[in-house]
Amino acid sequence: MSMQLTTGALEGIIRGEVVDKPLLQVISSKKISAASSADRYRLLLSDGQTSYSHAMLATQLNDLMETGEIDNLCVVKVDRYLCNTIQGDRRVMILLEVSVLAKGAEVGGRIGNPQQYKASDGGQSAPAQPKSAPTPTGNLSNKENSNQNPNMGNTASSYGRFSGAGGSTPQSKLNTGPATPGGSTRVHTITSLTPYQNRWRIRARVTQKTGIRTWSNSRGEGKLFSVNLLDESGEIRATGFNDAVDKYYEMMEINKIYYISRGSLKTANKQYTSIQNDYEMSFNNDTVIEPCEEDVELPTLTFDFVQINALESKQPNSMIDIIGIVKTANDISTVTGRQSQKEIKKRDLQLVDQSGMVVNLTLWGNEAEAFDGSGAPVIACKGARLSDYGGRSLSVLASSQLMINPDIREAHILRGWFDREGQNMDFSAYRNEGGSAGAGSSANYKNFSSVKTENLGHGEKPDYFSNKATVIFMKKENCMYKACPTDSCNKKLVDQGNGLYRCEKCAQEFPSFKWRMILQTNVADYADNLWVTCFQDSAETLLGKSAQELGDLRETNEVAFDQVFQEAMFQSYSFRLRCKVETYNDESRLKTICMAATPISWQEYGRRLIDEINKTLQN
DNA sequence: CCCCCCCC
Repeated sequence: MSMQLTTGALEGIIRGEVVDKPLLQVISSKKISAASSADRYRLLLSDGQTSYSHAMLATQLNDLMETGEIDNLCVVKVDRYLCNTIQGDRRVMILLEVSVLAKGAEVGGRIGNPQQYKASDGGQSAPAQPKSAPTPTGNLSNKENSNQNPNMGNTASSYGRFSGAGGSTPQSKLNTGPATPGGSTRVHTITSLTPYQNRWRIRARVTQKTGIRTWSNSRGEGKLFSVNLLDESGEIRATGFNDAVDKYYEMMEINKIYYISRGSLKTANKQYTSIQNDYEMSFNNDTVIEPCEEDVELPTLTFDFVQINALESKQPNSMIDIIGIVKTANDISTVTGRQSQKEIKKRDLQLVDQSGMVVNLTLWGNEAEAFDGSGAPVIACKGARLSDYGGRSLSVLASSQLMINPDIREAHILRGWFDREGQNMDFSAYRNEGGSAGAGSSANYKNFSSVKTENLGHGEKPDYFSNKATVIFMKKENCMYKACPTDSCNKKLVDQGNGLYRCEKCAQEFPSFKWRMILQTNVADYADNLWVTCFQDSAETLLGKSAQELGDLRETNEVAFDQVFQEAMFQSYSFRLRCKVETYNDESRLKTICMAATPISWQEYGRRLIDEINKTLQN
């Protein structure tokens, strides 16, 4: 049988070029057995000119080896592949989708006279150059014949599920597209981009695009938008500032494919993205972006999903990809932004997956309003923000990509699992603080020494944390005051000396008052101690008396009053604390407010210690 | 050059 291979394909692939569905011969294969994971098959491939042994079959295609579909000397069409760099500079080709066009017996021998691949000097040498444009094979009759040949009925068409090409004919021309003015015509992969090289051109799909946003800060002001770009090698985030917004915002559309050259690359700040790339791109004045008019196949979106039970091991405030079933959806509610003072709509969803855990995911604004949780839909979100609130919880940001019932493999698996068994399962939730089982409380435990080492309270916003701690001192002096009796006002009253008290805030005089507390308390854990301010509720908890009772005692029985403080000493609680540096008269100091002091749940505390021990053992 | 994304 006469078969023609895609001459030069292997050199191109190894160099990182995109070679569309090359026809290659499998000269031989080797099974690599591993005790801890699936077997893998290593292939010696040939394009008729070059042979290359650093090629692996993706494990999901192992059955092609095990059924003998791929055998020595067979010819395959590689519908999808990856080429990764490992251990410095070695390039490994991984075959992801393969159609067998002819079995080894039908081919009968090696095609051409392939020479073992040797790394050339960067592809600039004379003999390497012509090879960078593989010659078309155009041998279409083989495929048609093979489909009609009864002996080959189990070939290309049978493995159509591995191929995105459907019935298309094998096209083997290297698809370079239009040339960049003054640039190279070859297409680079996104993963090959670095800041250290500037002559490149990628062909990528826009998988996400933000709106135009403006900023204004001490460094200046401007506008920007971002896109996520994806090719078969990987993804990268790209941002256009100011002029680039005017130039490119309209033309770049989600799901469309573009040639892009001459962007600037810089190190990505992983804190702000779940995109798997060490770099990110910005469009500058030289950047050239052109729509790709050809019909090329590129993946549409990639996720790096984290199972719900694995969120615990992820860094709070990082960005992650999540997929789950919406087990329940809360009603929409409105909250007021702390600094913006704007009203914001939000909706909390409870997501579950096969890990048996549930986690809260918050939608905001329009997404919250539009969301319909009926029928327990699947939600996939790329780039959700992980928080340690309530143990672990998630928030959908403007930069996140939210998909409801996406047509992806993981979603179908989840759907099947949930409909079959998941809907009847009990799910464990991330843990709230100290025994209060309600949904509103939070964990993130820290000891008092980390208040200093982590510089808590030095940020724009206060830091909240929890700790089990013991009261070691309380300042009795000035621990309570006579406050305005009005329900909504706690302002300190001015004693008029005539039995009346004046509230400056309410601009009113009252014959009565209520006792309010501000109790400076020193609390200690195994690591350090900390002064915290306890207001009414937590002070009453620590002292075991109401402010009213205490006020009465102070006026009538000073010994009994002192006794209350004696008894409050060395008691332990679960504290919820809020740290913020405050500045008075040019003097800055850390102020810690007790949000709540609650009895310790020893069960909860024990579990937390076990977790910490386990984490310590893992390190 | 953004990186805010809110609340408990």
